[in-house]
Amino acid sequence: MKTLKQDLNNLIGDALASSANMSSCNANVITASKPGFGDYQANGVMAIAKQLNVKPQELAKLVQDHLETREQELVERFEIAGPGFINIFLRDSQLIKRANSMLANPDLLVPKAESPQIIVVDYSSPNLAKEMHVGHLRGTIIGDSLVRIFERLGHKVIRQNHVGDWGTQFGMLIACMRELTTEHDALPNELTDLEEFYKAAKQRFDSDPDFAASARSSVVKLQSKDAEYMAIWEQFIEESMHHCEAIYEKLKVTLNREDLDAESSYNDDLPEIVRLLASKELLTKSDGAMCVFLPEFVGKNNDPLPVIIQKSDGSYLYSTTDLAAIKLRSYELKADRSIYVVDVRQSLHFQQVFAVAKLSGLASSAISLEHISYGTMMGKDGKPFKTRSGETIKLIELLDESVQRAFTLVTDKNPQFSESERQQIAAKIGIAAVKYADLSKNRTSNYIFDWSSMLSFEGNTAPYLLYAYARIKSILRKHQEIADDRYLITLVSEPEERVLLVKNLQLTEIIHAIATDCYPNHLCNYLYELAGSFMRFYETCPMLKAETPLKESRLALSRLTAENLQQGLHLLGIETLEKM
RNA sequence: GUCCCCGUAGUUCAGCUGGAUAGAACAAUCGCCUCCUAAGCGAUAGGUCGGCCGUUCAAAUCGGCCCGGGGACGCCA
Repeated sequence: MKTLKQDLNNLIGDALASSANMSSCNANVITASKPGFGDYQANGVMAIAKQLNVKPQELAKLVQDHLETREQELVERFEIAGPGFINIFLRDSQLIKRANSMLANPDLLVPKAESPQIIVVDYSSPNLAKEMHVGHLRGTIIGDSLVRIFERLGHKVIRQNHVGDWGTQFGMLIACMRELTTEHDALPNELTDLEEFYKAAKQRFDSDPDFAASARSSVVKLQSKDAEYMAIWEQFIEESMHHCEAIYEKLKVTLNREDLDAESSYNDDLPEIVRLLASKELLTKSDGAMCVFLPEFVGKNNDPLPVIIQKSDGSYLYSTTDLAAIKLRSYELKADRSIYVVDVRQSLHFQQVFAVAKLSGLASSAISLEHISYGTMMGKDGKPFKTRSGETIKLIELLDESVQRAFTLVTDKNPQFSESERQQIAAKIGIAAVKYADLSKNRTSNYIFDWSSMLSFEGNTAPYLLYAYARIKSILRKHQEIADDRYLITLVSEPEERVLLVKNLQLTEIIHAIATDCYPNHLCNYLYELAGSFMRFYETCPMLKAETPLKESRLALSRLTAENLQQGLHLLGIETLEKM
């Protein structure tokens, strides 16, 4: 089943093409900008009239005549307005028919894509040397929402958690670990706070020359795969992964061990990458380092800007690892798209790596490499985010705080619920609020970190959507005898009822758009409008007191809305609640 | 110096393949619980869409210049 927008674009596009004597036309159908303008509007007539140098209203009239002779059930009437808009009023019976088919088969809320693809999504990718902080939230949840959306559309998704588990900083940490583990076999207590552990190691590295030497030699030992050092490194990585997994569990992020794509796993492939680039005569030695120079990239003073593939000391950098990963994703995973959900500050890096990959053939000709960037988290002063003492806030602290505040609120609103029930509700609401606060913003803009807006439970927030859902479920419980799926939508009497009906048919339009340009905030916006439409319907269209056919129809519409909210929220990675 | 992003209501943000009178939320003021969960609904107020010029029937949206903020730019990731 096509979306309303697709059907209308086809219908009006054909009529426009016939009227204009062209082979095909873009009718440019969008949802109507105001209720008075119908359900949808076609804006394409004016552009075509311009090309043909005819009066737009006259062309619109031709199109309208054409449409009116055409056999179709979807549209009640077309109206020409303004400089040449065609306003489209849909037929209630057709809206009801579509909604009922969705009620019968909820999968139709979002039909599968026509041609399934293999899509690699690289996201979250924390540095295992440290603990995850609030800055890791965006990439993790935006990536997770995209992954859910691609899968919902029937694509094969390969998650890749490209964790940072290799490099010089691990030498420092292992030197610290070694000192501690020689004394007792068990994992040192100091590791329970990774952040403190890192800071202590860094501090010693900077102040104690003997320790710094030991750290450097640890790096060498690691690179030569010394058994003792590798064992300690693995122990550290394991411990750090537990920290991440605890957060993924709280966030209900769908990443697990199988999705790991650790940097270290490419170590053995890197010499081969260098050889391959050399064989294509792309490498130049510059100040002792092996570099690829591309003419389109220039740096300071208009100097040519290198992509450094191998450092002067022979070791590799993240560009090299990323190239190795592109090779894997191209030729072994055979991906159609490889998506990197990564901070915008790495955009130059990705431009360079993608360019080198394409030029060298490390990327297949079939793969689409896409940096899905997101903005930086800022403090209230508009500067990159830090606490007053200059530190970052741990992600786990934000999540725990949110759940705690939610618990206080639930207890306040519904003291009659049992304590364990209130805790379960608070856990879901607290996490949902934090995720939604972030997902609902356009990913490309920088955003201000602010406890109160992150932890808000009113207005355009996750609790609003969850509340709408819980209200519907409560109604359905109260009207159980007629709320089962035998009953369908049969009539629309009030405007609020019709708005809600049309809204319910549009989830698929949003999801398809997001699959292309990866802006999950559009789904948040849609769901907020859907929930708002329901709230207004709820105020004006009582079900308890309604006569039987209307009552059944309204309950069915409510049931569809609940299904829609649940599916939509699930695609954002937010779980619904039966009551709150 | 070069390149990238951003500047919309008091605040936080939508809207940007050009489309009709620029939308929410929060904060403010005022209404609505004898009625399916008031985490809600309604109303009022709040704007030279940073500035100027241009393209167009039509510009918050496209182009140019300027101002202001952020970021990236050789051996960290």
